[in-house]
This record gives sequence, structure tokens and C-alpha cells, in this order.
Amino acid sequence: MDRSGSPAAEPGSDTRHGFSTQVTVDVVALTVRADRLEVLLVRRDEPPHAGCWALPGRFVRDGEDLEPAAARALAEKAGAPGLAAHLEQLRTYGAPERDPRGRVVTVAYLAFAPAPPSVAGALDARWFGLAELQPPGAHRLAFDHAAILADGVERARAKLEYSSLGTAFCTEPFTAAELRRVYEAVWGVPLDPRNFWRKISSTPGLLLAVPGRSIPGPTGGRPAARFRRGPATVLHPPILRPQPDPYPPPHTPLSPA
Amino acid sequence: MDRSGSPAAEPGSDTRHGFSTQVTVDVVALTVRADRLEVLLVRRDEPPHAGCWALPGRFVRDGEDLEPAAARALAEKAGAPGLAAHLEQLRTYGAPERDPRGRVVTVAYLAFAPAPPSVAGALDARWFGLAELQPPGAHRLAFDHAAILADGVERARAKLEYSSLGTAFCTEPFTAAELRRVYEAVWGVPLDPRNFWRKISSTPGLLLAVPGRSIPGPTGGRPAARFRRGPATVLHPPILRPQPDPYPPPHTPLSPA
DNA sequence: TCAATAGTGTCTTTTAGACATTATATG
DNA sequence: CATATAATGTCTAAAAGACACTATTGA
Repeated sequence: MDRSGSPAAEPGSDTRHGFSTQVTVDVVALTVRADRLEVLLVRRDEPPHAGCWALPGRFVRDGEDLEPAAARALAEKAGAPGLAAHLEQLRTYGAPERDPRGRVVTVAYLAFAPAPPSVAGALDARWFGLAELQPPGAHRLAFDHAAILADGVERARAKLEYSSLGTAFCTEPFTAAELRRVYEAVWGVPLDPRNFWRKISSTPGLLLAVPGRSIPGPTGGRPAARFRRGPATVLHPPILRPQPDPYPPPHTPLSPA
Repeated sequence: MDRSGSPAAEPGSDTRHGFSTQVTVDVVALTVRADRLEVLLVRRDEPPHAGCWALPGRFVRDGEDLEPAAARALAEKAGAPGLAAHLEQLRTYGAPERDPRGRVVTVAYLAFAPAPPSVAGALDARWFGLAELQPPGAHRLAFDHAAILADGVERARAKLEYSSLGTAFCTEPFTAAELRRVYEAVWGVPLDPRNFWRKISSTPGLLLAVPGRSIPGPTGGRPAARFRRGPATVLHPPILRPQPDPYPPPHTPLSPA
């Protein structure tokens, strides 16, 4: 922005201002249902990539800010307007050839939603388990949406470590076990219920106790305490996901020459 | 992107495609010089905000990807082309009224650079210590660049915790003390040299020993070992900055009703 | 009763923070 | 010599991971 013809003047056809570009928003909307991480996709009915599944998105209108545009894109496709409990900017993608129609720069957003009670409109919008999208064949997403989705999932995994946003996947009131299953689904690893409970219960401001108790499932079990989201937004200390050892020898001091 | 007239058709003047928008890139280029965090600013010579200092930026050209555009904006203003040791996307800003000339969406980038040997062109580009920009009066940045700068600084502080990017501020070869002073400058807190050494030396792949030794300063002192950046990109375990207690009572277990 | 889930406590290992001590330079 | 900086070691407290045990439900 904000740069007008100055020192290094532009010689091309776009001297003073850059040429014009289309700006869109796309939303990586994630939810956890049945211990599985899912993403909301819509089927494209027009070229390019007609028939392909894509992230819900829309053009940014004149006078419309980016985040409201993303919220509207999500509300239009998912049916429920207030679906997402959290919406944040993910990243912007602007490779020149990413859209065959011309130069289209998209600002991707990341949304966390509790599992929606009804399975969306069922028509041309659907929640997909991430496993369905991974295998070689599977579905091929339109444009560069597979890369955007991968970035969104990685961001979500990192966010759960340092922020309280795991609770954005839970329908209030929720139990500690429900929150733990969110972590397990997003990270794809099992967590020790007792250690997990210790961590979340010792983080001030993360959980607010709600009077009643949960009703056990058909297999029985002790009723669980219920909580609402607290005012805390960051986790201290963080809940770090189990690490696939990054570099070979752990704790090998240096031997300077 | 990628959304063509579908279910919720657009009624306004922009039916099929959105209206056209200018897209720019702006760079928050940071460096550490004399134990101080500094940012590169350029003086605007044209309206709007003529005479104000601003982040270096430029319009994105046809066929040009975003990151190369940011790299070029930085190279043009800072003189040195290969200045930055690291360049990453920060965030995109697109509030409708952020530029009086019309709708301009800017993709902000964050650059880390070793302290440049010469103080830039000196003409209309300068490195500013962050303290110079904080006080009430001080300099007022053009557009929403103050907010972008604040986001960039916060991102830099967070990055130092979990990534090896602190080394991007160091000129190779560097010593452990130089890297520590980078952390102290970016975080604005003093760190224990011994504990800091233990952390960075026990992180595999972070530092590569270089044969020689540093020459002590005029005040003497034992010569320090020298290092290059290693292949590691993430820090395990992280080097967490001292925390301003987020919520009142630390480690207060819950008392469910 | 048993099986299942919730919640608490204990032990060990790891890591962080504070700080003493030794090594090697300049003046 | 004194002073400054680098590098290593030691101690304590906090946190993580593994896991035993008790509590309360449904069948």
C-alpha cells in the first residue's frame, strides 16, 4: 500500500498504482465431531474447477472489511450464522497463477466451531473428516485450497498448545473429557486423562464451573463436572503436544572447536 | 477467491466478481543494533501522509507473487538487496478506509536482518529504535502502519520463543552472547547468561561451531566460541520469555459446584 | 456384582531459575 | 594485579509423564 511513484519508479504499464486485482476471502472452518477433526467444504457449481469441493469463500465487496466478509462467507455456506466460536486470519495467498480467471488474491481465515447439531444444508455443503481428504485419490480440492487447508490445520494444532481456543470446539456447557477429546482429535494423539485434567484445572481463568453435572452415556460412568469458557485466552504453562523428536540426539551439548 | 455467483447471489453492483482493489505489500523490517530493536522506515514524499514516515512498501505487479514483491520493496528502500536473513508473511490489512485514495489491501511481511554495516541510504530511509516511536508525540506513522508495526514486533517476540529465528538477527559467525543480546533487545528483559547458554547449547541443530574464537572487546574478557546458524528451525524445548502473570492466583485448582 | 467414566494422589524425570566457580582475555 | 567476559557446575522449584487408587454411574 501507500507507495506512490518514488525513488525506484515503476517502468511497466502500472506506473502509479498497481494494476487491479480481485480480492476474496476463504474460510477453513474446523469442527470436532465424534472424536474426528472435520472441515467444511462446498461443491463448486461453476468453472473453474466445477464439481470440485472447495473452501467456502466469497469476493470482498466495496466498503466491506475482511473479517466480516469471512464471517459472511461462512454463514452463507454453513447455514447457521453464529456458527463459529472463533474466527481469525490465517494467511494470504496470491500466487499469480492460482486462479485461471486472472489475478485473485485470497485472504484465508480460520474458524473453530462446535459440532453443528444438524449436518449443514446437506445440499452442496458438507463437513469432511480430514482423513477423507488425505489419501492419494480421495477428493482433490479446487485451486490451492489443499495447501490452505493444510496451513489451517497446522495453525489449529499450534493454537491449542498456547491458547484457550480448544474450548471453541466445545458446546457449552462441556466436560473436561470433551475438551480432552478435542485435543486428541486435533492433534491425532491420545492424551492421559489425569494429566490433562491437572493441566486445564490448574490454569486460572480457563474454565468456569457450572452448577449441574453431565448425564453419563449408555455405558455408565460417573457424571462429570461441567464448565463454560473462562476469560483466559492464553495458556500458562502451555499444553505442549507430544513431539516427534525433531533432531537426532536429544540433549547433546556442543563441543566447540 | 474462487467464488462465483452461487446460492447466495450478490445483489449489488458487483454481481459476479468483486470490484477491483489495489493490493500492496508492506514490510516490517527489524534489526538489532547496539542492544536495541530497530525498524526500517521510509519518508513519504507524496500525499497522502506526505512527510510522514511509513513502512517500506510497494504495489504488487501483475504476475508478481506476494513474497517476491515484499523482498523487492525491502531491497529498494534499504539499499542492500540480500539484507534480510528471514522474510515471512505477517498479516493482511484491508479496512475499507485505511487508505484515503481508495480500497487498498496490504499484505504485511516481517523481515529479520542482521545490523546493516552502513546506515542505509540515509536519505529518506532510516532505522528507528522502537523507543523513538512509542512516546505520545514522537513520530506518527502513515496509514495504519503503527498497528502493523505493533503486530510485527509482537510476532517477532513470539517467534524467538519457539523458533531459531533469533539467529537471523546475527551476523555470522556470532557468539552466544550476541544471540543473547538479541533476545534481550527484542524482549526488553535481561536474561541470565548461564541459563541462556545452557538452553541454546542443548538444542540440537541450532548452532554449528565455527573453528576460531571471537576477539574480546576493549574491556577484555575471555574470547567466545563462534557459531553459524544450524539446520534446526524450531526450538525444543522453547525458550519462554519471562511472563507478566496473566491471571491472578497461580495454580489455583478448581472447586466445581 | 462388573464395566465404564470421573476425579485425586504419588512418584520419577525433565526443565527452569538462581547462583558459585573456573578459564582466559585486557589494562 | 584487578576487571571483564566466557563457560561449566550445582542446587532448588516447577512442570511433565507414568500410573495407582477411589468415586459414581449404568447394566
